[in-house]
Amino acid sequence: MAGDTKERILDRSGELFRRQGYAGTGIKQILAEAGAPFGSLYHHFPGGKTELGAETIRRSGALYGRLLGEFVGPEVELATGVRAFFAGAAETLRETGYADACPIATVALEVSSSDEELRGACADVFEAWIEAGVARFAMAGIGRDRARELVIQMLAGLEGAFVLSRALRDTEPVELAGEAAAAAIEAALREA
Amino acid sequence: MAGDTKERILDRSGELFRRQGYAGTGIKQILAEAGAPFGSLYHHFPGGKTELGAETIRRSGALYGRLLGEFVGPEVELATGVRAFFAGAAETLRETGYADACPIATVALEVSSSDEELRGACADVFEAWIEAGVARFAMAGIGRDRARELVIQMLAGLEGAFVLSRALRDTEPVELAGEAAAAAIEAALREA
DNA sequence: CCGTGATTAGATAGATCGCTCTACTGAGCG
DNA sequence: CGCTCAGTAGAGCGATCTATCTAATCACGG
Repeated sequence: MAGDTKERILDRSGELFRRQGYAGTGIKQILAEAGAPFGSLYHHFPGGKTELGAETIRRSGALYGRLLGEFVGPEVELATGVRAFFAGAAETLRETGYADACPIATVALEVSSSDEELRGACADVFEAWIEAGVARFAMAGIGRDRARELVIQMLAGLEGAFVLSRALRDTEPVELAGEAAAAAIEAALREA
Repeated sequence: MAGDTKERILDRSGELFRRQGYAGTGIKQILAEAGAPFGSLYHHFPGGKTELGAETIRRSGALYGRLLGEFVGPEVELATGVRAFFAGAAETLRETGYADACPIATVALEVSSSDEELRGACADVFEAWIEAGVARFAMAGIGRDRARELVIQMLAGLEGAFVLSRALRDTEPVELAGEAAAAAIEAALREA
């Protein structure tokens, strides 16, 4: 029962930020949905909304990175895992009415030119994803330099496909981006 | 001197929305930067902020589509034009302190789950870009079905690379996404 | 010169924003 | 029991938000 309130607040802020963005989500809305009083927020996050935002970004980012890692684990063939991950992302989009895509992209675009602390948090998350991806790709036999290129291209394809799919209400972009990423991986493996 | 104020408002809202997002940009800030009084906005946009947002999206989207068209005109070899466009996007990012990327992506992510009218405006813009791209790719000799896949993959790569590049303060993602798009086009042309 | 509609100008309303403040509750411990 | 303090609870502050309102100003035809 101790850290329960903080957890609930972070759960709600994570979902609301990814759907409506940072500026578009009010503290009161987060607290109302979390069933938490106003005072609790400033007890757990003395830094206010910015601190809540930064912690939400890091937490959601780590969670999503772990999800990606489960799909693309060492026991799965790399391109197969990537295809499965993109297919799963497309399914999640459909199931949630095109609401749940990348947990930090919306905030990342919003704050990249206006809040240096939050931008840094997003950058840390992206760098962690890239680093984990490079390690996995290298394990499959791709040289680290080429692996880094492929991972960044894959993540860019994923993030951009989310933008298109959410706006167009169509999973086609996510599916096509997944196919492009998987095909590029297979080509790199053939060369290696 | 007639439509001057309206133009100035749209110019400022276009720049501010792309940098800070829709919810993160106040009407007062737009008007202050445009040097326009409060009343003028509701004269030119009776629908208020939503109408301004929708018109800004369509206008900025059309403008950016035209820019893309200039780089990838019929007189330029397709993959070369695509490479030039991505290189130009990377240069713009650097010059503007990683502020000016896609004019509508930030808003698109923000409103896709909260404002149906603005989401529709974003969808219209993306569809127009795709349609124009398909026409150009088909002209280069790529079948329409394959062309559509390639265009969506290219746009997804562009949009996602903007997310990464802005957060990471590094143009590498944009450059890599451009190379991936150009390489895919060259491969498709070899097969055609 | 006046009259008219378009546009500019800005005060102000009403709601909501992030945040601070004080008061209360309850678990752990001597 | 009584003390302590982390955490809960919410009233309320000043600022800011979008939007409405009336008045001033402009160009221009008669």
